Amino acid sequence: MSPSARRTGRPRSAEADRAILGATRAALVELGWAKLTLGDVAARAGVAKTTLYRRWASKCELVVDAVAAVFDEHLEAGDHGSLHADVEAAVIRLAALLERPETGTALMAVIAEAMHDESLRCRVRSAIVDRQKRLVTLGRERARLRGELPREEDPEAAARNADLIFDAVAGTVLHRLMVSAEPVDPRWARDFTDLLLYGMTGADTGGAAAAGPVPDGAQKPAGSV
Amino acid sequence: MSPSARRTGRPRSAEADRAILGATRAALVELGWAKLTLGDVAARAGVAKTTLYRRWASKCELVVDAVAAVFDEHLEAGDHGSLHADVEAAVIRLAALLERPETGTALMAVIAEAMHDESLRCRVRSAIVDRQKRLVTLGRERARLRGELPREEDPEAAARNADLIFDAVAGTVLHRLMVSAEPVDPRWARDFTDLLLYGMTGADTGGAAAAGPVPDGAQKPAGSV
DNA sequence: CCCTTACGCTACGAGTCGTAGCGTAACTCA
DNA sequence: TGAGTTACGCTACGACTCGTAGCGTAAGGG
Repeated sequence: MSPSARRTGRPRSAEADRAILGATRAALVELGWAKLTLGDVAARAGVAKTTLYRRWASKCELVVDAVAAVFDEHLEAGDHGSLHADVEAAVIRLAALLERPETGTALMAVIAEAMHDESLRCRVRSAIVDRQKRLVTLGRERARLRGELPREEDPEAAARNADLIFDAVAGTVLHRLMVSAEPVDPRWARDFTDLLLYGMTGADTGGAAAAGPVPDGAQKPAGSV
Repeated sequence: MSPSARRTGRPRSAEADRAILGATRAALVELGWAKLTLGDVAARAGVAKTTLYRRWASKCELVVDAVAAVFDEHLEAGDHGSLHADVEAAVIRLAALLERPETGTALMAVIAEAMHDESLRCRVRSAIVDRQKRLVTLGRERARLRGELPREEDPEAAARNADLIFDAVAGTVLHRLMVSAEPVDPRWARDFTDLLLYGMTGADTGGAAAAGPVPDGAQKPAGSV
């Protein structure tokens, strides 16, 4: 499996990879998950169906990689100066990502499938979930430096908290878009951010809560990973 | 379409309906969504495949009805004495429902499919989503009577808020179970409830936050901290 | 130049889909 | 009781997708 193990022989065409993943996205947009067939993807990509099967064992794995590529292109955690602004921006960006016809729908279907397939679950985790969790941890560290969040004593509790926040943000946005089938407009993003920061009891106080408790933050210049 | 329009002729067998929905659940448990075929369901139910197609146009609609039946059996909003206890109980009950092998996975797949099918989306909405939203509204009304939540002046804003809470609760639990693929244990349920009620800024302080802006929260022992 | 691996192409059995046709069963109304 | 209507079980069918095998060819390395 190491790269050195494949020194000899004809190398795999990197261009074919790009063509296949691109064709997968296009097919997802046009046909959706259910009607997407590997034969169709192969035809769009201009490669033989057998080539596709040599690289991906199943439709699920192919789609995971295609979706993960989209996530990689559009996910980042910029510093917006305050925890509130960071969360709000993350909500809006995640929503924009999931509103694309090739991502949200396919992701749901793949995750549903992954419940019956351990290896697929690992692939989803490493390709998509873990990378997003890193962004949550990053944002929380920034907020801690700004003094918006208390220090975390117990590292295990900190990890639990980060996971919880991640599930809350990603899950709520996903549910809003997929299940409730309603858009994430700026007002909703603000309301949800308020809920997340100040809770049900505090969020009802309206816009007053948005006047955040941070006088001057933004020490960190958006360090990319 | 009115029930009186079907006065004449042989009536549809209600027992067949029950057998089919039951067989669908069983097939979902054994095979999962992807490998579930209508032919298999018909065989399990002891009915002809054609009978199945006469009642449900597609696999999706059948599964929606089967899942909705499970939800109807297990969803209720009992009064637990406080907003905190109500939310926590709802989280745990919803999690128990989604952890069943025949519900969560299938629901995800159907919702993914519904993005491309307007009529299916309506069916999901009326059969599952709207009924759950009613429970949220109910719980919030009770909390308002207890004085745990302020009065809602604007009814439109109140509806927005209820929708937001619903997306937050259902979405986060769904994401925890399906995407993160980790269990909803009592501790997580309590942590999440704290987050929902008091926000990120308050929840992080640990148990101290519970003695916050609410008469007295955190009745539930369950704490291993 | 030989070896190794990837690619394109064709063809195939297996399985599912959704429908049509037929005879029969159940229920209503005159 | 008999006619009309609708549902059911059964069989069979064409169309489609799946995933694989076999073959000859292309592209790199020792």
